[in-house]
Amino acid sequence: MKTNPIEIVIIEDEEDILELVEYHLQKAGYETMGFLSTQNVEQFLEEENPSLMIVDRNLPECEGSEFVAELRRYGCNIPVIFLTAKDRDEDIEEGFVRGGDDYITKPFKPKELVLRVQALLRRSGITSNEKIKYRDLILDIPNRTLTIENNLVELTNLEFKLLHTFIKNPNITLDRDFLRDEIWGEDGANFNDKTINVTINRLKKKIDPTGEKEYFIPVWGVGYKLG
Amino acid sequence: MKTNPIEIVIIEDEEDILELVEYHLQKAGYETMGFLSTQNVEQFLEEENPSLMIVDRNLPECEGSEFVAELRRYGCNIPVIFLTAKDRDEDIEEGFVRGGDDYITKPFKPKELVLRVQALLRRSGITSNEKIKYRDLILDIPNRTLTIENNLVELTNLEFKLLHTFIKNPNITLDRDFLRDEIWGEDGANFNDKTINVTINRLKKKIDPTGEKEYFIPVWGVGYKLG
DNA sequence: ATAAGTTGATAACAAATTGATAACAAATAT
DNA sequence: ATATTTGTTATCAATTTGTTATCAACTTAT
Repeated sequence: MKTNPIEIVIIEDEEDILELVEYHLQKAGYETMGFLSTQNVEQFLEEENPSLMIVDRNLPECEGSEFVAELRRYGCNIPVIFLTAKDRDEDIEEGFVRGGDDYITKPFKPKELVLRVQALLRRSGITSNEKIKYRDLILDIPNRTLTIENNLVELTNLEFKLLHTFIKNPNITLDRDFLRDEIWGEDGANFNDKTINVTINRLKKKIDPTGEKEYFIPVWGVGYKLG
Repeated sequence: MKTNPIEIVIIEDEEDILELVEYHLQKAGYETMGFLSTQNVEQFLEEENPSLMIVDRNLPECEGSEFVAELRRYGCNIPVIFLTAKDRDEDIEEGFVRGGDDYITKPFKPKELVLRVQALLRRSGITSNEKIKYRDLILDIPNRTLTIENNLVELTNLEFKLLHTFIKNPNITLDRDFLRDEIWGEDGANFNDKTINVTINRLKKKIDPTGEKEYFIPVWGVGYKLG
């Protein structure tokens, strides 16, 4: 089973530094997503829900701390570390006031950056990414939402549980007994076989109305597999 | 505005510095408790439950970071900021590895210390002297008031707790079990499911009488989410 | 290859579950 | 004691889930 690494966004307009930061964070086991400006970041946050952001302040178009302040205003609570050359007392104050959780001045020690990232993640109660992806499906567990190509797809509780089970076991055939135990519980005294078919079908229709993507592959006489 | 202040423990063997730190934190509205060594601190933690600790490392008898590591081993999760002259890379690493949340080296700027204290408290969910905003809701924690577009909205105690819980977890589906534990307490032997519905509904009506803003989104069979 | 039997897909319907809301009762605070 | 807050219950509405019937697809035996 593939584990979902923690994803960190870095906004930094100097490419050398961006690469340096990404290198060290990746070495520490994190997944990174770099941006050279604040452009497109907002959209990315909505889609991916990363766990932490490292933000430079001297950015083209939009100043980094103002960007963060704006996010905070809209209820975005992602942990933020400023990584910037702005090292005057007033700058640092501004960074914290505008919603930063930590403030590192350049030049910086990569190791300390990683340590501070770890400490902040720990304190924020983030242990692993809360999103599970499979092909173009993004399942957000705490949100209980499914996103397909930027579209929110409403799922019922049963459908969510079912899809979750399949995405946790991709490419593995789940037989009907397993599904019954896992989704419906062990009390299957009188359990209609066709219930599974119907539920899978309803789910199929919701996530792939045209049926062209063939997420669920029936395995005759056994069950289904997510392919 | 009477609110029980946040209490901060400072462990620092140089009396001058201890006084300086206490002075600035008190000026920022915190209650402080200073110690010249780690002695008696453990007992104090159990009795008083302070919100944060500022710890020097070069202390008589017991080294500061070892003391924190020991606390962590026993499950103590209090936010810790190290404030120390030990500024080598290995020292800083040790500080974080042993459970510190932040690391400030001497000489330090008092203002930055206060900012870092505030940031860490905020991230730790200790909000007592903060305002939390979400969309057009402004929740004033110490005053226990809610303002919507400059209008004061009266909330009962229960409603305030409920809204506070949701605003702390925006966009996250809070299930009924969680809400019951969080708001009503663990003694849910006989707890009427519908109590949550009714309370949410009363809150909805107060903060959005016309229902057009759709703050609370029901998640079928699970709970609610603030959206 | 074809027929019979089995299994899956699908639609329509029925049942069960869950949420909203109002009215009332109990508890708590002032 | 009175007002306010909070919990309970009943009713209704919405949604979800299960059942059944019918048809299509697949497997296997002849």
